[in-house]
Amino acid sequence: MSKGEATRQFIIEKAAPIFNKKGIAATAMSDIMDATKLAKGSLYVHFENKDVLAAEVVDHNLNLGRKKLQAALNIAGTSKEKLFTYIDVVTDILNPPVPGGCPMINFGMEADDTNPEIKQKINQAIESTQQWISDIIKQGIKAGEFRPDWNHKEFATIMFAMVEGGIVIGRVAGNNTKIKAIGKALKQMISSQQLT
Amino acid sequence: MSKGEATRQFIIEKAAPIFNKKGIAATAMSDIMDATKLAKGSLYVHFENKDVLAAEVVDHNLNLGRKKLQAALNIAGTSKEKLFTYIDVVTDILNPPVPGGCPMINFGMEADDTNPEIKQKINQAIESTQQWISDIIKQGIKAGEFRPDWNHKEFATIMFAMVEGGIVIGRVAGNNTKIKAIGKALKQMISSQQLT
DNA sequence: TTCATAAGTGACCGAACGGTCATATTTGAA
DNA sequence: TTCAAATATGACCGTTCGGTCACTTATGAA
Repeated sequence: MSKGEATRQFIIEKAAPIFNKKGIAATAMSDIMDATKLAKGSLYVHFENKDVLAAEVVDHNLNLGRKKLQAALNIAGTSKEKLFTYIDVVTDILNPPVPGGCPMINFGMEADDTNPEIKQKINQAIESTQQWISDIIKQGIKAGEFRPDWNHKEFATIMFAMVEGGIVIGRVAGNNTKIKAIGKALKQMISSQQLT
Repeated sequence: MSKGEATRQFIIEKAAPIFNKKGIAATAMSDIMDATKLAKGSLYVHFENKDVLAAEVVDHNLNLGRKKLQAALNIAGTSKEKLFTYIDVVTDILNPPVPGGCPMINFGMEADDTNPEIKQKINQAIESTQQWISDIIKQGIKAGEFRPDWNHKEFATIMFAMVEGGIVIGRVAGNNTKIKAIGKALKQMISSQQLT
């Protein structure tokens, strides 16, 4: 990795929690200057403008979420264990993948009326997450782990909505009480689809 | 209502969809000037600064949501009908109470890391909504409409999380496909708690 | 009708915004 | 070691930001 590539990556990493917490519009390039200790001109050597940096940060934050999940999934064996791991990881809002919490909600809610490019990025992430859940269940059904008549596509949507809604509740409340209850309920729903 | 009070209310109403769509930080007083056709000085006659206006707008938008629900609830009789009405109203994301969608998610996700006053306002709205759902179910249990052992507090949290999570999905996708499925699933969960 | 008060105006303020560029420094292939 | 290209700097630019204020106009109680 060249010096330039390293600096570029360094800027993204330092900018990531700032954009995630303050939002894109409310984050100033001066915030990134402070965080990186770089001069303004240097930032513009690596990013042609703020929107390009923001887009890269969104991708980076989404990747941090994916990586955190992937790391936890290494231990999981069965489909049930994978789903439980997903629940444990995403409901652990006191240890988010990026400071500021789930980037899908943060950037999605900022972008839905103001930023079509970011909105589309987040939409893809949301859809692929649901697809991933659905696929895990499908594998579990094929493996004889779950009831074959389980509507896995619908449940994937419900599960995703429940945890994301729970994140909203938890972040605004400043605690994880409610989302832990949501996680527990979700696990019961999953267990009820288990074959003996 | 004096002229001043009328103007103050007028400003809040014109500002409401702007703050809801763009967010507080990204909304400029010049946006409000454009929307109201008032001079800047006039805005500051009625609001000492932008934060005061924003706080009033948040209250106003939360009230619009409550009013929309209340209006729809007039037809509802049983507890089940009330819950179904709630579901129909909040999942109708193509006709939100304020342009920009649910103010609880919009302002909640902006404020959680940046604006403690707004965060607290939203937290109260979220908690009272869950309390309202819980109370409706409790009434239904007392009336012999629902199973007495239904965990109504837990279900209120789950129901709220599901619809809010569904709103995130729907707004970012730009359609109501998924949230309609969520509403349908919620209605089935409710119906399954009905006594014959 | 009077007139003190309330409401509305828009030029103006300093600060912060995103972005540029001439210049200086560093890098690493040849 | 050389030196062109890559990287870093910070003063500077025009614009927009939230907010102020001297002033004009409108209101409505007496």
